[in-house]
Amino acid sequence: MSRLLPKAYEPKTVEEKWYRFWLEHDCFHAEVDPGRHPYAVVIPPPNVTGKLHLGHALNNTLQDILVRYHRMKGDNTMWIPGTDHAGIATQVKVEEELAKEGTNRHELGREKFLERVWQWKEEYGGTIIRQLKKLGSSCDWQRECFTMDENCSRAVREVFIRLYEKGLIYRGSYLVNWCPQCATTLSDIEVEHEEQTGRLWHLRYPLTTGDGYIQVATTRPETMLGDTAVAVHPEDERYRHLVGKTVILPIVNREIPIVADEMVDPEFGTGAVKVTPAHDINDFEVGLRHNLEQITVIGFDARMTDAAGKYAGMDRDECRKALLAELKAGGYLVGEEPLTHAVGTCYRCDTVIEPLISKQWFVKMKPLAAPAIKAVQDGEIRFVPERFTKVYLNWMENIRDWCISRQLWWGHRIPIWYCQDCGAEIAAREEPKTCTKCGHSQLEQDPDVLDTWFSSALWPFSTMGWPEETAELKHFYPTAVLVTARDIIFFWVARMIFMGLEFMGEKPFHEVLIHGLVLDKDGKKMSKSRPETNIDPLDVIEKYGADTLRFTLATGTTLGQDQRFQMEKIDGIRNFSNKIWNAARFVLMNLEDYPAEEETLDLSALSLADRYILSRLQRVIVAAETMFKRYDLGGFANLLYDFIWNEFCDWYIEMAKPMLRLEGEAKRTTQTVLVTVLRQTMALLHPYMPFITEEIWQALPHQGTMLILAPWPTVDEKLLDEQAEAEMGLIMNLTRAIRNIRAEASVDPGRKVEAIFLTPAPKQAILTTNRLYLETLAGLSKMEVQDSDSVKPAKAMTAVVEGVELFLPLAGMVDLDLELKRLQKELAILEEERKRLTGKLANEQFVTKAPPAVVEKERKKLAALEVDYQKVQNRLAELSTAD
RNA sequence: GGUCGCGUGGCUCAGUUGGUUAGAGCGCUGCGUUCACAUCGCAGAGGUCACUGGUUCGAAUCCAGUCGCGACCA
Repeated sequence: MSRLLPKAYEPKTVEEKWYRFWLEHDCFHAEVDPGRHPYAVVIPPPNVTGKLHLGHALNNTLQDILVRYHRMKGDNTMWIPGTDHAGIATQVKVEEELAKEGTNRHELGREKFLERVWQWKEEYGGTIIRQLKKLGSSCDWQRECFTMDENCSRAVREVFIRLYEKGLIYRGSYLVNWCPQCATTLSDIEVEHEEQTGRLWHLRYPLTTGDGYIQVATTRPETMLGDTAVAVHPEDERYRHLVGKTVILPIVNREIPIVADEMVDPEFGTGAVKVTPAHDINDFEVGLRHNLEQITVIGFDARMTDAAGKYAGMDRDECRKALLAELKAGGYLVGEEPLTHAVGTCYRCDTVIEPLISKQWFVKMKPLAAPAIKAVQDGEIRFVPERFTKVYLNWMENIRDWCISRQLWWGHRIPIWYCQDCGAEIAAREEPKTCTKCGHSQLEQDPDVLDTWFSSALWPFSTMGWPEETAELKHFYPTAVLVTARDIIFFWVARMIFMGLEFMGEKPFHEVLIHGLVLDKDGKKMSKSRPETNIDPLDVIEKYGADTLRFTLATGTTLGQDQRFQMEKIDGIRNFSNKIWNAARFVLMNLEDYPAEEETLDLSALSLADRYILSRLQRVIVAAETMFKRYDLGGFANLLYDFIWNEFCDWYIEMAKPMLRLEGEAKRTTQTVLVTVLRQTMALLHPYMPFITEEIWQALPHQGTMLILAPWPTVDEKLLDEQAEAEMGLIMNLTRAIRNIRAEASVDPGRKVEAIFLTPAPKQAILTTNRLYLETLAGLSKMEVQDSDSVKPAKAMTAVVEGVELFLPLAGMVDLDLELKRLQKELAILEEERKRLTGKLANEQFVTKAPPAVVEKERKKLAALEVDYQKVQNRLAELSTAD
C-alpha cells in the first residue's frame, strides 16, 4: 500500500474496499464456541420493503459500535440481521402497484396475489440490506433472517399452537379497532391518537314518562342510531332521580334505559352520556356491565348498516350531517360547542378508526404479562436509561388482550381450520387432511393472518432456530442487549419479553438500550408530508461517507434523548475525518527512516510531551471502559473527538515537529510515540468510524491482519503520569499566555521574540528542559529562566502563570497604556476569585462541615492565587511609578 | 386528566453520585497561506444555567411550586 495518502480524505473508495475485504475474510461471522464469552445482538428487523432512514442509521450505528467494540474485546460476537414482512405496509405497496395496472388483489385471487408479494419482496427486499451494508454494519450475513422465512414461520405456528392448547389464544367477539381504508383490524397500539378540533353536540332525549328530557353530549351523533342506554354517574345529584327510568331515542323511537355507571365523568358535557356499545370502547364495557344490547349501525366499509334504518348505506360522515339536520328540525339538537379531543387514527393511513364488534383472535395477556413484569421488576432485564422501566411496567400492568388477527393476505396465516361439516375448530402445525372430530375432509383454513408483531415477538429465538434446540440457542441466548427507539417498547420489546420467558423459559436479552428519535433541524419528527425536511442517509453517505454519518449520529446521542439532525453538524464531522486523515498523513510522512520491525517504547527516553500524550491516551482508554458500560456512546465519541483534535493534533503533533527535526534517539522516540498513539487511537475510534480507521491502521506499522479483529487497547498503568500532565499544563498555559500577549500587542506572527521567566527553582528546571516546546509553539527567539528575585526588565509585556512571571521585552512595541489595562483586567479577575475563596474559607461552617479534602483543595487554590495576585499587583505598582 | 422528558452564551447541545473561575461544536470578531490539514491554525468576545421558594457550609445539579415546549398513555 502506498504511503502517499491524498491530501483530502476520499471516503467512497476506501469504504467499499474495506467492507469487501472484511466480508471476504468472514470477519462478521461467528460460530458457536462454548469456550468463549458470547455477545449476541439481534437487529430490530426493518420493514422489508423499506428504505434506510436516519432512525435506522442511528439504530444500526449504535448496534455496530457495540458489536465492533465487543468483537475487539475478544467476545464471540454475533449480530443477526434480517427484515420484517410488515403485513399492512407491504400489502399496501403491492396493491398500489396492482392499481396502476388496473387490477386488484381480489381479481387476482389470494394465491396469485401472494406470488406477486413474494416477487416484490425478492425485487425490493434487498434494498435495505444493501443500505445497512453501506452504513458499515458488521452483521453476520450468513445468518440473515426474514420473518416469513421457513424458520420463522415454523416458530410462529409452534407458538400459536402451544398458546392455543394452553387456552391462551381464543377467538372472541370484541370491539376492535377497524381501519375502513386498510380494511383490517388493528391492535390497540396501532391506533394513533391525534388531537383534532371537533364539536360537542348536545342532544335531548325525551323521557318516556313525557315529563321532560335528559340532555346528553356527544362528539359522534351518528352513532345515536345504535344507542341502547343513557348513562349518568351514580353520585350525580342532578340525575339520581332519573336512574332506572327510560327515554325514547329520537328518530329511532326505541325505548332505552338510563343507567348509573362510574365511567361517566359528571364534569364533562352535560354529565349524561349516550351509550353505544357497538361503537365505543367505554360504551362497550358499560354495555357488558348493564347487559345492554349491541346494535351495529356502522359497517366495515364505514357506511351505515341496515340497522340504521333510513340512513342505511350512507357514509358515516354524510349520515352525521343528515342526522343533525333531522335532529335540529325535530328540536332534539339543543346546542353545539367546539372541542379538541383525541381521535383514533390508523398508524398506516391516518384514516379515522371505527370501533366495531367482530369475531377476532386474541392472546390472553394476564398470564403472560405476570412473569414479564417480574423479570423487569427483579432487575433481570435492565432498561437503559432506567426511566423507561416505568413506561414498560405501566403498560404491562394495564395490558388488555392482544388482538392478533388481521384481515390481510400477506402474513402468517392463522393455523386454524374449520370443518365444513361439523363446524369443529382445528389448530394444527401442518394442514390437516381430515377433521379430528368427525373425520370429514371438508376443511377450510381461517382466512386471516397474524399481526406482524406476532412473528417479530419471537425474533430473538426464532432467528436461532427455535423450536429446534440448536447449539446457537444454547450458546448465544439470551442476547446481550436490544437496541431500539422508544416508540417501539410496546409493539416489540414487551412482546419479546413475554414470548421469550414463555417459550425459552428465559428472558431474550439482559439489557434494553433505548435511544431517542432523529428529528429534523426544527426539532420535528421527519415525515413524508414535509419532504424538504427529510434527509436521506444514503445521500449523506454518498457525499461524506458512512464514517461521518455514523460519528455525527453517535456524538449527537445522549441516553434516551432525541437529537436534531443538522447539515452543519455533518460538515463539522467531515472536517474531523479530514483532520484525522491529515494527522495520519503527517505521521506517515515522518516515518521514512522508522524501523517498524524493532518498535519498542523505551520509557526512560520519553520527553515530557511523549509522557503527556501517552498518559492522556491511558485516560481515554480508562474512560472507554466505564462509558461503554454505561452505554454512554455519545460521551465517548465526544471524548475521542476532543482527544484527537485538541490534545493529539493541536498539541502533541506540534510539539513533535521540533523533535522530528532532531536526529537519533529523540527523533526515533517521537516517531514511536506518534505511531503508538495514532494506532491505538484508531483502535478506540474503530467502532465509530470503521473505515477510515482501518485504512489508516493498515498504512501504519502494525501487527495482525486487520484492525476490525485487533485487540481493544488496554491501560498501561506505567504510562499514567500525573506529573507529566501537570508540567505539560504549565508549558501549555505559558504558551497560551505568550500567544495572547503577542496577539494583543499585534506582534507579527512570523516575528520571533525574546522571553524572560522568573520563578523559583523547581519550575526553572521544567522550563529549561522543555524550552524547545516553548520556543517553537510560542515563537521565541530566545528564552531566559531566572530566580524570582532577579532584576525585572523595565519595558516589557507581562503575565503571571501558575507562579511564573513572564516578560516579553518587545523592543519598541510595548504600549504602556495597553499593558496597564491588560494587567488591571487580570488583577480584577484574580481579585474576584480571591474574594470568593477568602470568603469561603472564612466561613466557619464551610471549614467544619465540608469534607477536609474539599477544604484543603480550596486552601491550596487560594495560596497559589495569592502568589499570582501579588505578582500582578507588584508589576502594576512598578509600571505606575515608572510612568 | 395521568406519566415522562426538556427549558444552560446568537443557534444546536454536553454537564457523571451537589464541591475549580459552567464546557463543546457552529456562528461572530481580529490575525495568519513554506514545511499534515484553509475541510486549517492562533487569539478573543459572548451565559444572573426559565421563574419562585426551600434543603445545604455549598445548588445548573436535590425538593416543592409556577410558566413554556415536547412525547406517551387514557
